[in-house]
Amino acid sequence: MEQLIKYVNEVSPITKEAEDDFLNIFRKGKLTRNDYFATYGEYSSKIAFVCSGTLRAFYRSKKGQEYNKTIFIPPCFIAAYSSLITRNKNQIYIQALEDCEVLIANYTRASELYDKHHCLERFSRKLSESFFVAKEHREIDIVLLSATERYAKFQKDFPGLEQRIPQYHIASYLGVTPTQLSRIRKELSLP
Amino acid sequence: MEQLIKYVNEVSPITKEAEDDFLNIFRKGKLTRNDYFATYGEYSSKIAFVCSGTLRAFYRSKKGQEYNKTIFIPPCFIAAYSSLITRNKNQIYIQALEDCEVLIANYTRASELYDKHHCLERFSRKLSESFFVAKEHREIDIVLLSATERYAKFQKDFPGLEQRIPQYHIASYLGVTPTQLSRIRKELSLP
DNA sequence: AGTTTTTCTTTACATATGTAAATGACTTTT
DNA sequence: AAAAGTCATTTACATATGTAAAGAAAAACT
Repeated sequence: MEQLIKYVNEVSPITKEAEDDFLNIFRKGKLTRNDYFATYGEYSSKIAFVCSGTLRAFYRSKKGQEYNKTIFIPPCFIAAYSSLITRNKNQIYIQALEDCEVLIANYTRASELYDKHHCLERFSRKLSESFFVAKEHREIDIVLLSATERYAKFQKDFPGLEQRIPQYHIASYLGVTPTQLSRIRKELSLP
Repeated sequence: MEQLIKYVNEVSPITKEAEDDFLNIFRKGKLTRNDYFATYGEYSSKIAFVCSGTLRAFYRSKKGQEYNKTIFIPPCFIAAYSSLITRNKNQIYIQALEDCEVLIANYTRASELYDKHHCLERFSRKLSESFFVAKEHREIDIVLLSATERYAKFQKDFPGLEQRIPQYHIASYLGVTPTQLSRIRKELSLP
């Protein structure tokens, strides 16, 4: 719980009263590797704070092909955010890549606290803004960098993770096939 | 100005007092076709509400290649948002594709109003969330749709615009070369 | 109207990446 | 230890898309 409070206050400071109310809606939970936190087609209602472990968010095409759009490492929040905001059915999957310790809360209960504590609304705004910035960075990377450069950036952004998850998940995150990632790796190891 | 107030209230209702303070920081402005609202390397400080006209936001690679990441049509806000949020140098360009009527405000002055009017902070949160959702949709489209499908979606999302801006801007928005867009158009016109 | 500039299309070629299938290396399970 | 399963690499081939350049068409300008 301290990890959560620390994270929140680093995004945007909140009062002690807000801390108490906010912490109170979270419950400890665990996710085992391959467990889903969110799946396609459901109406999402919860958010979670990741204390340990790794997860991925991905889409699946009609033909069943998966595309890893985000990799989550702690400390961070996870949620089927678009679905929570729009109240539409969820389009994405969120799945644990390793066992995770999380703190889970109901999204509606969290957002109800915004009325009571302006500082929490501000925190939420800043968090949302940071999500936007992260997405924009990722967008720039996908468009402006080659697959090889994205691979290098993945290694930098997620140190050590490469050895803990299958390579096809990394390939999918980079937007290439495992075959292509294998070619890239070969290329890098040669000279 | 009514257009702006209508837009804001549709995102998240604000009080009359907030309306007055908010409107007060905006000034009418014009952009002529090809004018830049934001350019790479500067520290951004302003936001604008677009009343009429069209704009594009784009990146430029080291080799000078451009990639249109967003097309703006009214009513909407434009800003080098990531730069405003992070206070880092701006990475993107925003340029008018057609003459535009805009309402311009200083970002800092706008955000200072959040302290005074909680409803404006909420509006800002919801706006930020909607940007996030839009970005996610775009991301899904880029990854899951073919260039041909994205072209169809462009025509649907921006009716009539195709006839008013050069095709290479559309190609860039779709993530393909003008050559490839030309091939796609030919393909579509054949059967 | 004629000239210049801009834009779109087409061609030929190069290249990156995908697909599918086979192989080999590791793990895990029994 | 053997068997089964998972994963990474490799091969051969197909394909989409990029690059560069030329030509055609359209628009803008004088």
